[in-house]
Amino acid sequence: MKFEAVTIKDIAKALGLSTSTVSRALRDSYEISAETKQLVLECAEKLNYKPNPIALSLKEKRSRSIGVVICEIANNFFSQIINGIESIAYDKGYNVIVAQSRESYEREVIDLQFLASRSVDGLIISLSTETTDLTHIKALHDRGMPIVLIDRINDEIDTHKVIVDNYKGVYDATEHLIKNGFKRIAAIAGSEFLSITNERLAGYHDALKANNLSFSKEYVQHCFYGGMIFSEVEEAMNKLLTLKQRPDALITTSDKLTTGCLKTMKRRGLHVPKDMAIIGFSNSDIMELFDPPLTYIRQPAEEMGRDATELLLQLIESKRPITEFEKRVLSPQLIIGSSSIKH
Amino acid sequence: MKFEAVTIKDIAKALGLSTSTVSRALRDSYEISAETKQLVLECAEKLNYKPNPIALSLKEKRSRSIGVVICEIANNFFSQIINGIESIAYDKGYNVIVAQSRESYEREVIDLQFLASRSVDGLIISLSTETTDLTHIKALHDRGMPIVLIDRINDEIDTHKVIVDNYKGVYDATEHLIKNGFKRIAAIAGSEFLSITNERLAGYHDALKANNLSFSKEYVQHCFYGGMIFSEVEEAMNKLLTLKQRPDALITTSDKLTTGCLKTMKRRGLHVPKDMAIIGFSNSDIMELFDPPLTYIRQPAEEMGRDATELLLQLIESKRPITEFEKRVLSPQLIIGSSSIKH
DNA sequence: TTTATTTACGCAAACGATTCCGTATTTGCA
DNA sequence: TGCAAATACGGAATCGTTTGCGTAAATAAA
Repeated sequence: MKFEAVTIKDIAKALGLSTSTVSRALRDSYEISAETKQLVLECAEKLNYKPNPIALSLKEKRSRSIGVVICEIANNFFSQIINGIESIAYDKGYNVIVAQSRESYEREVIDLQFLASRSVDGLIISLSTETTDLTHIKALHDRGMPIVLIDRINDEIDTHKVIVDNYKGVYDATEHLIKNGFKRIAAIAGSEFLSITNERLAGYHDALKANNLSFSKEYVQHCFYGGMIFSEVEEAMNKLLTLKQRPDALITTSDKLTTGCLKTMKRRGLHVPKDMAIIGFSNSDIMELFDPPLTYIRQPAEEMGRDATELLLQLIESKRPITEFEKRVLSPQLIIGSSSIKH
Repeated sequence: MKFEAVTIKDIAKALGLSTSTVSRALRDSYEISAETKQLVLECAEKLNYKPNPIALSLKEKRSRSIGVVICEIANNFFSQIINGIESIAYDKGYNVIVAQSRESYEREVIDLQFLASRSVDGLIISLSTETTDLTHIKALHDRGMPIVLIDRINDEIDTHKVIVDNYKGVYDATEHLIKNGFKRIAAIAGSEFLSITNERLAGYHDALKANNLSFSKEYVQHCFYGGMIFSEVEEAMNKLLTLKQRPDALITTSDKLTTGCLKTMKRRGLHVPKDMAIIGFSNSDIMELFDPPLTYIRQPAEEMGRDATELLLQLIESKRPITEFEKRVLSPQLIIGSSSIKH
């Protein structure tokens, strides 16, 4: 059911040459006469010859493809990352193979195994929320697989990393709320196992401290699946809303948490920011259409994807093993709406 | 810089067998004795042998990967489609390679060439808005490449297709507006070359007609790049808003057009639905948070992706050439907000 | 006991391309 | 004219795996 591709043999046969001559002619080797080259090139053109990349991969032990493992494709932040990855990969002649872990550790392990066995030349990984054991990634890394970690990283793995300044992002957001007169600021965050969660909460914590506001443990709620499960968000909101000292402002640390919290507010007839101000992470570009327009923290996702890919290709195409690794930290952006301004 | 993988030769050498015996033992051939099989299996396990998929591809002339060409990854509708594609592909042991055309014909041609030369086993394609000449796709199809068209299809290519009932989606939306008392209903649509545009406008047209409303050509604006370029949308809105008989309602036929129009309204201080009611296509799940909550047409994108992948794998794995093709038409959903209800 | 059949394995070709050698012919130089 | 060197090409191995074919040894049938 598959079509027969033209091979180097067909050209050789047509011209009464050997395959080695044809191969060399196509690669413009000095050993081949100008006339023969001309002939071969013309014939290749005529027969519409396309080199078989699989045969090349087998020979060169590289596939010119990179694997991407993220938790979810249908998510603004990650789809923008993939967009960035694809743009660089396209320019450099690499294919992008995407796999999603769906926040499952087990699935992440399988995805990675699958991609590695498919001989991708390198991997860009954003850890699943369930991942605490990293031996599967270490094993690959130790065997020499080029890996770049993006967004959800882990210090146990010594390789290039691309993140945003999560600490600063949330620090600034918290301070923005404080400056606008909010005093009881709560936070709904993702899993405590995630690097980003801790960096973000540290920013929250330090901003409170720097402004002489006390930190209250009950003001911080965790949603293990980061908003993928709506009931988790509702529950977290419930806890905050039923506190004797109800918070007057809220910071949410992911796209899904942000929209989840807003939905909960709306469905309960609560008003933002009157009943509770909100600043959330989001990579949607329609926050200005919200009621009220949202103040949000935006990550340069596309740039992150591009950076990660550039670093990965550096690793892949390096002649000598690389031992010095870079952690690239990009700046998030605080976009001011009215959800964080006192009514 | 790449790690050495264990091959069948290593096993053969370790056990003093030939590679053919090892290969056959691993594939559980009847020609191999039980003891030898046992030995080989154990040795393979011990050495952590993983078959080289590239060598297999070369031999079997199949790569167990499918290519996806869409215009834009960072778009709810398409990322949801990819999500659906990935879920089925994952189950069936296929890799998904994504490429984006960015609405460029030229880029689509290159993407397709690239993927085909990378010997994907099949393709899922959504046409770019610039694509009017289909010879590049026909050429692939004629040479036996399994192809499934999704969303933006074209009748010139005889293969499986997956779409939503665009006609009905817009017909119902238009009728909904009419029933709610709107009489001057405009439409902002994508490129006239796109199948979806014409199907949708036909629904619009017929609904007007069925309800004895006259169709006015100036009430229909086209944005060639479907909202990718914001100025295009603004211009279309401008034309509508400066008509002597300004429309009292608007239908937008894509995600980006919908949000683009809403942004334009908001930035001009116009109120939805007071100044103009709006129903738009969208695959975002946060429309209820809009001001006002949007009435929108949602497409079952994930299901479309899944269906397309199932059909494609059917084509790929079929023994005999398939000549009977299916056009699968899924139902869009009209989700009622308040942007379409008279104030 | 002889012949036929099965069992269990090895050899080598094949997939498509590259590349290390080897070599016949031509060219250059003395 | 004679010999070395350059030129231009072919043969065959290689990448990792599968598979058609051949065959020695063991077993079964005559």
